[in-house]
Amino acid sequence: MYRYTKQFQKALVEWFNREKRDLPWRHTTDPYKIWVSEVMLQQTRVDTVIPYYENFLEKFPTAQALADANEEFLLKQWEGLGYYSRVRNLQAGVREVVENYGGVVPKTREEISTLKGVGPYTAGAVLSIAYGVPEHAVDGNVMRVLSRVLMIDEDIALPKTKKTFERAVMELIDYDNPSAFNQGLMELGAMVCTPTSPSCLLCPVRDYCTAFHEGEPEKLPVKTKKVKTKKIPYDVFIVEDEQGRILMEQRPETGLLANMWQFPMVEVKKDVVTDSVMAEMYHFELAGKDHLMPLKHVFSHLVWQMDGYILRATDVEEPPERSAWLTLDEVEKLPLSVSMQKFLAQYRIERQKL
DNA sequence: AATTCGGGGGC
DNA sequence: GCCCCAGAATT
Repeated sequence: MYRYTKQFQKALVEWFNREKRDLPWRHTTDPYKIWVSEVMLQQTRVDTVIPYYENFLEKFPTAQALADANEEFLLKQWEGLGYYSRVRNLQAGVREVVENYGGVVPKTREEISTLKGVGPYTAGAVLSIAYGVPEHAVDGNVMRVLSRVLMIDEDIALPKTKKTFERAVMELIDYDNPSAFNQGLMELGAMVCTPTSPSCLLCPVRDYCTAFHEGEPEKLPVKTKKVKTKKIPYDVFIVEDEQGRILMEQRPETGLLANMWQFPMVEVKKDVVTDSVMAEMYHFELAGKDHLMPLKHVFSHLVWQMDGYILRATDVEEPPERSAWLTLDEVEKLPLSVSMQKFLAQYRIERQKL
């Protein structure tokens, strides 16, 4: 049984109020803005999020503005941030709030959890930070901190383990300041109670940390699973027609990089001549070919091994669905994955040389 | 319960 | 290289 609940709360909250970083979303309690920040921060570091957050709220300052946004422009604002379904779900959730809740983000876990893209963590984070509702918000930081403070050695890779930590937070949470308590746990995990070499000597709750006294904090939390990544070879084609337009295609509406645009790419398999496949699939005659640098792109669960080419096309006919011949200026307005931005950058350099 | 979703930074 | 990051949706 944990005997230090009250001391822990006080030490954590006071430390947070004293030492917290000055972050953009800490200047507001607007539930819409907190919501945006929490979605961006899913699996994404604070330093990465900051410029995206500033830009996003500039473009979509209110829930109504986001609800009214068109998807291509919306995706463009998320370009480079990754996990693109987050922003589609965010817009869907915001639209629900505008249409069904009079524009007011719901204040109970039950209701807010029905919104698209709002899972157990985001629900608790928005409720506690925007509204001061005492609800758990368990992320990776919280599991690491509490696994050490309470010496919990369950495998955090298992879904059921998160429930253990959610129960723990509900027993520990400071009802007088749920916002500072939840944020304090996360801030502590980010700044002090780090995955490797935690700074225990600087920790405000060291006196109340079971692992510090009785164990080895750096050995917690226990996490088993590791991901296996498949490698897929692709040829990527920047195809120019005689007017200098470029062939682009939009990815499928579900799955990896859904609805993002790309230079057409063909999986490399035995006995497949990829540039012939291109000419046939996109209806043009092949009139020239140059090599670009190969590029490797690592996703969470797979690796694209890409070879880039510039093709010259003649006798161009109507392209298939979800593809188009576009000028360079038009291409720049499309949402592109990072690997495609890298190819675009290469292409510009090659083009300068000619 | 396991897999699918991006991309970057720290070590 | 590997690990992790203010996770959620889908299967």
